[in-house]
Amino acid sequence: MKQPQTGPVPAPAERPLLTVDVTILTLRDDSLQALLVRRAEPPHAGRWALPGGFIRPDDISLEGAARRVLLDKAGIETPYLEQLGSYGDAKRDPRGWSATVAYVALIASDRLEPRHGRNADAASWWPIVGTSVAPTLAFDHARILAAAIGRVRAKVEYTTLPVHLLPAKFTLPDLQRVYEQLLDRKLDKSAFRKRIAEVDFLEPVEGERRAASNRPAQLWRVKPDHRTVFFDRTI
Amino acid sequence: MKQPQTGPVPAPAERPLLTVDVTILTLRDDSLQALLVRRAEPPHAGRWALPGGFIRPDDISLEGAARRVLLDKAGIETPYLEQLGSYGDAKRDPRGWSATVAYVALIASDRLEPRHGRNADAASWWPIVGTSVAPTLAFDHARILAAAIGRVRAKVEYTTLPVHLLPAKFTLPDLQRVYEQLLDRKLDKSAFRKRIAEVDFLEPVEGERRAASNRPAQLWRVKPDHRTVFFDRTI
DNA sequence: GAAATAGTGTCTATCAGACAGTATTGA
DNA sequence: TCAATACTGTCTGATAGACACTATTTC
Repeated sequence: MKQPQTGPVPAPAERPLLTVDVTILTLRDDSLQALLVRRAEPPHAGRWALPGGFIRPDDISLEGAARRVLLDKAGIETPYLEQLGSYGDAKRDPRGWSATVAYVALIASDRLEPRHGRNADAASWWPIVGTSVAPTLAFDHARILAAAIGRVRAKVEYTTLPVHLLPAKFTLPDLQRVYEQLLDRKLDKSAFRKRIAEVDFLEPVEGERRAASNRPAQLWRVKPDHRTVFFDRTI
Repeated sequence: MKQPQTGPVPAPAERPLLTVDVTILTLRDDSLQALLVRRAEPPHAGRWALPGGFIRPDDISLEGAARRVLLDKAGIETPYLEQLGSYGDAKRDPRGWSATVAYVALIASDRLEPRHGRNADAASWWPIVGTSVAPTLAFDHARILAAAIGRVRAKVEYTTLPVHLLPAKFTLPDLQRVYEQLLDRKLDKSAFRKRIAEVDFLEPVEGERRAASNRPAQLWRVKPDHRTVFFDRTI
């Protein structure tokens, strides 16, 4: 990491540690789950933690570092990735002044690779209960995870964000079920469809339907240029 | 900065630079304005920039560092302070891999000290036009400033955030005027008051009124335990 | 009383949700 | 034809905003 020193900077030894940590969420077995990795080395060796790592000189950006972590630890590419916030103070890491930039990633359960990246054995999915997870997490990761879950739940109320938890093609009943799971309440079918229709971000996949012993549902996909859309009102 | 080294960390020379930058906004002369400082040293010497600085070993946290910057550069304490997000990549600072944690602060114009901190001569207020400011800013600060303004404008639509731009005691017409300035549209008085009343975050200051040649308005202040409240609907 | 702004009441068009009805498939 | 679920139309209670009205002060 060349530093031309065209101005005064803190001495290297006085620079804080900088990491990225990613909360990776998916829907499996009808529940929201987070991917955690078991730490192999101190500090907090043996504890479960959010996938993360130090910023390296060859990272191109913070988001690039988050994508690298996502690929290394979970074998996942190009999902929904959003910056959550940064957490830093003098005490959160025994190795010194440390800050982490936290990200939230959402992926569809059909895009989970059979292997979870290089350290497959040390990574596994944990169901979210309330705003936390069964094991005690390393560092301040419980706080970060809670913030990530809060952010996602809040956005479900007024955005199209849950489409990122579904496969590329899905039916409107599928989508409504995801909203209902995340919000933990029933939605009226008619009102739900009015909301989805008015923001106009889906397009039908013609000629394809889903098999069952009843009227099949239309399949839809998000329009090519889609970015998360905000509803006028809460959903 | 002691580092007990209880685990592997990047070599000091490979650690990125870490700063905080604060977008400080107020309402002066009926317009939204941002406090900028002129850089004395390279890189970008002579350019205007957001007040900011490196994380120092004696900072207690990221937010603590932001408050230190606020005090040093603007002589301001305990305003509304919110983390905006982090920006970091290999190229944004010629001195090396650099990341900054950006904050947004709001203050009432009556709380602006006559002196703007230690470097009073080098700091001044600039009116916001659209999502930017007249001078070319240092680093990627124009992008950060635009994000800060976007965040504040968005929150005005559905939160009580604008109270932080008013003195401790204010009238409802005062508050409505702030909303109208920030949203750049007229609001209906009756509907506005219904919204304010239903979230119930203000209390009347009895016996005090404002002098004018007409019916005086009731003075209000935010309730002691107030945190920014979200409206059910957009305002 | 006039002027000016603070504050409140009422009316109505709109609309979100409840609910019932129709559509389409397999068995 | 029945069962099951997809999908749509209609009705109604709630309400946001338009607007008019009353209140309170100085001159």
